[in-house]
Amino acid sequence: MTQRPTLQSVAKAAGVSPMTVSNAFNRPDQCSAGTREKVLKIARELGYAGPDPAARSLRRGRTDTVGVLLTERLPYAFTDLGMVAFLHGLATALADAGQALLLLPAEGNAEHAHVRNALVDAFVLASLLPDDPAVADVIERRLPIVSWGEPRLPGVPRIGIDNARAAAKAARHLVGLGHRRFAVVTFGATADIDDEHTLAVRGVHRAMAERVDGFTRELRAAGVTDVAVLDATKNARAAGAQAVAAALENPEFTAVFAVTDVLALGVLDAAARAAVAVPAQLSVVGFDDVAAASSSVPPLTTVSQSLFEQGGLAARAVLDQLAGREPKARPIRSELVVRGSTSAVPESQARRTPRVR
Amino acid sequence: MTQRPTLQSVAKAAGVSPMTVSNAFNRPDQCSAGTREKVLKIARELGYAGPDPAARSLRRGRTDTVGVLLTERLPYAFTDLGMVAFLHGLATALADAGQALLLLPAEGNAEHAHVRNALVDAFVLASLLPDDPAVADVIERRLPIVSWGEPRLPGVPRIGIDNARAAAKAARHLVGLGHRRFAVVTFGATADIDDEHTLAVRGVHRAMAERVDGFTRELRAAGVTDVAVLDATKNARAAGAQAVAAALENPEFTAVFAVTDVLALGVLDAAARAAVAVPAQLSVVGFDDVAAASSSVPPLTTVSQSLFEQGGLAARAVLDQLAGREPKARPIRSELVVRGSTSAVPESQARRTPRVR
DNA sequence: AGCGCCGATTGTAACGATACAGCAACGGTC
DNA sequence: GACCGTTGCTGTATCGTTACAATCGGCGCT
Repeated sequence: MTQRPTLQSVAKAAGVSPMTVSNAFNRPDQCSAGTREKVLKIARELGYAGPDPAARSLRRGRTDTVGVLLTERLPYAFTDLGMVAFLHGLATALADAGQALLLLPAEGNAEHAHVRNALVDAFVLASLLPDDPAVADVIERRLPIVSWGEPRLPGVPRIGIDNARAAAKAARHLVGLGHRRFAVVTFGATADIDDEHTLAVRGVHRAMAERVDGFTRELRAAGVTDVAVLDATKNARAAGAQAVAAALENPEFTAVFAVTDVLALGVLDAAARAAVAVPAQLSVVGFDDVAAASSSVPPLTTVSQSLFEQGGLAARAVLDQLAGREPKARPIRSELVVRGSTSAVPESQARRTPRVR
Repeated sequence: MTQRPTLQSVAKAAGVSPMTVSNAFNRPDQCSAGTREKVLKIARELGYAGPDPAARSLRRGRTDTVGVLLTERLPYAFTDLGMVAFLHGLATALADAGQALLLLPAEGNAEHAHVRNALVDAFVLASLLPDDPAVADVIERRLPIVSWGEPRLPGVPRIGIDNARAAAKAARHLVGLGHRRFAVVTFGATADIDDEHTLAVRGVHRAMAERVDGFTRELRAAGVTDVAVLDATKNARAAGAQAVAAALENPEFTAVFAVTDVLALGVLDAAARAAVAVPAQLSVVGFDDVAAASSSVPPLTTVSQSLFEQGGLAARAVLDQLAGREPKARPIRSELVVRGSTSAVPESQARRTPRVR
């Protein structure tokens, strides 16, 4: 078996210096077309695979790669449509800047080494637990960091919306439609630590709590206190359906706010099953505005937080830091997108619950 | 500004050899607890971030990372639920083996360098065009390769189902239910090359053509030739709806086979809009069995090809090659999952189209 | 002819770790 | 007490590039 040829060996075979070979591969303009072609031809003949990226990275001191640390177990990340949208935006913006994206599981099983060995120039933390050991590992690497949602670390730019304020918009919308009796569907609120899935959930828990808070606070400001909180076991469509199924038998509310589109879609499923018409009998509002929200039946009214755009912003914050620029904090808009799952409170219901003055 | 400390400098400060520092970080068992702690303490004091991954990779000759090359423009990859499911399986299996996953756009804009510089030990090609220039770049790297779906390269293990045979199962199912007049919804069949999106599409085109072929061939074997082929502009829910919308005004068929779940969901949307009851008036079959297929209304009957599992198989094929083992080809099952979107042909329709004998 | 300049090319010294072989000290065994 | 296997540590060579400064022709200008 022959040794894998190196840049040196190509140089020798071509009768030029190693630098010329390097130039031929990396800087066509620094090199006459003639020698360049000659070098490339010899390289091909020797079966040279091109400059070794590891050696190049060592020498240049950078990898042109950004690592993104995903919640605990990778599975969860891909199951979550919101996360996928964020990654989509992140990957796109990074690709345009010539950076590749390395997916890192925030382990939970391996020997703790993934973050330590990651060939990256910077990290993006995507909805992690503040006390996840992987976060400590990342900090130890002393590379630029950007955090999305959680955790909030001093000196680390964070991309994320004001969950409470955004949820309040949903409340205003529903109150404006005349609703006075509500249910909120959240998840992970009552979760235990010993469940494996729960660990992944805890990282996003804070955001969910903020949404519930913002929603109920706004209701209270409008004089409404009739809010039932339903806790789903996890952020999944079926779990959302399950959470409201019982309550839909004999609904004590005319509107539901789900802290996640995925949950809201589950609520739609449950309503369909229970023959509760949406929005005629029940209004439903979600949160995130994932792609599936616009094609559900009926299309979901939801709080849009432009996850794709947030991925792009995270990318820019990373690139700013890599370029030595101060990452400038741009506010992230969130807005209510009114579609077909909400309407004015039904007449019969309105009579049963007189307006507050 | 101080220089970033190196392993050497830590060794000097601790009064030990560099190897001892290396051992302290990487091989706790090769090192007495005492010295280990001393070394780590000094490292912390100096602000040492741990062994440099680039240097380590150069020396060890591996990166513990697998690169996955995605269709043309990254955006498409994340929009495609099937692709996400595959990546999910791939990432999970690789993570369990201690490998990270590097996402590489098969560019289309950048200066051609992404693949060349990728810090990886192997590549996975995910539904690429056989003539994508990036494929040539990958081959040039002379690293282990696994291909998913397309392209088919000599000597490269390929993960993928037999699309024609799988689609035939859908045909058999529908014929068995008494259907005799069909529509097939596909995409990209008539696409032009000058559209940017189309380029991405062409890579999966072959698979789609195989599905259409397998479906119609099976029908013909059953003596059925009444098949309308509808071409969607792209693999998206809305496009699927649009493709059948006109035909649903006055349907000439009782069953629709969509080459993709995403398209099939669009067909469901269109049917709902046109007040065509599924499955009472129209049966719909999809392909892929993405997560959304089981929670649609009605739940979609579809050809399941366990994309998640295929990701795992791709990972195993990669790991086999990295370990010097011959990757063993395992057959990938595809099976029809009958859910709620198909039923026997409606009586009125059955009369209109007498059975072939 | 002499001068300065520019683009192409070269030589050498890192970049920061780990593999490998070797060595000293230490107990336990006969 | 000689022998031997472990354990814990050390020295050095090397992984394959690229940065940097220096060099070398050739060519247009004066």
